[in-house]
Amino acid sequence: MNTELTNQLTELVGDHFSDQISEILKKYDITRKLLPSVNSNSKLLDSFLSAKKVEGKSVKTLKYYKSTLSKLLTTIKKTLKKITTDDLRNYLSDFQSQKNSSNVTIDNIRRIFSSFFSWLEDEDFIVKSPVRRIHKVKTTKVVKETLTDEELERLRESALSYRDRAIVEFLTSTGVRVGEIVNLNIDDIKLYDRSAIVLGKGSAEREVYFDARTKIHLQRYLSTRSDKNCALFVANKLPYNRLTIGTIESIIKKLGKKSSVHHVHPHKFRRTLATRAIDKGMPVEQVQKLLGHVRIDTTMHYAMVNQANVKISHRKYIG
DNA sequence: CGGGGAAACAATACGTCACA
DNA sequence: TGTGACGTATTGTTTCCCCG
Repeated sequence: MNTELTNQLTELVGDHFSDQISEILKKYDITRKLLPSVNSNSKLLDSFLSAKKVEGKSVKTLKYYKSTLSKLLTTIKKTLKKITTDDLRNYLSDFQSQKNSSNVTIDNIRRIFSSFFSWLEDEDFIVKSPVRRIHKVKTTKVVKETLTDEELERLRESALSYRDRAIVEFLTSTGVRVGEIVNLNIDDIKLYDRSAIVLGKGSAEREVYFDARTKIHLQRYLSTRSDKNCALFVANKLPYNRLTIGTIESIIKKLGKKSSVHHVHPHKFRRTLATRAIDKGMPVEQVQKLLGHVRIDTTMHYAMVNQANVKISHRKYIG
């Protein structure tokens, strides 16, 4: 501690005073850590983060902000006041080319910068936010893949245990999110009318439906259960805990590997269900209800996947 | 609409523990 | 002592939602 201080002071006044400096310092009991100077970058970052914390942002968001902004500040070795629009532009483009990031990622970072610098501006630490002139990064819409009939069948067959098979069937016919499937309890399933109540995002409940095949596999799985856990899907080892998102993901991934279906993940079942429903002519409003989307245009993304049904509709209604 | 926030999803790595 | 099956942690990416 003392030596670091000595070094810094020596650097300031020149070598020949170093002995004197350390002599003086020895007379004091310096135990405190180095304090950040007022208005230093890290201090401003900290007060930004605590301001956001007071506003009630989630810890995850704050963590994301912190890591993103710290990375910026360590890369651009400048005082915040001196950071220009060009600095940020270069940073973003370097970031993208180095990490081969998508435009969505880059825009996320830009938004975090924007939030930070606007706050600095509002608090009068800087005159004008340099992010103001950087506009939203255009993001290209990529067509998402869905599972084909053959792939689904292969996945089904590769699920050897009753549990895994039931999971595959349930995902296929309900299209629920992973986060929803892990929260399901046995009580939420109504086998007699093949429906289930799931708790979606924003703690909104909705009803989903499954086919007869799924019902049979669920029954088969449940009949083999010997534990008292109320969760629908549990680990098949003691102490039979409720499965987590990560576990379901790895189960699906493993099945995909076994049946050589590439890039399978739980969400893909959801997309597949939605795309098919729309392809088969199910009204988008109903698909929206089924998936639990609040806004219809979220559902519409799926409708765009298959150009073929645009053609069919055209023939049907116009041609 | 677009901006901003939250949360889900993905990738990866690592830890634990039973069991052969 | 290696291995399979879960669990957990972390970081990065993508999706979803709300609101003005």
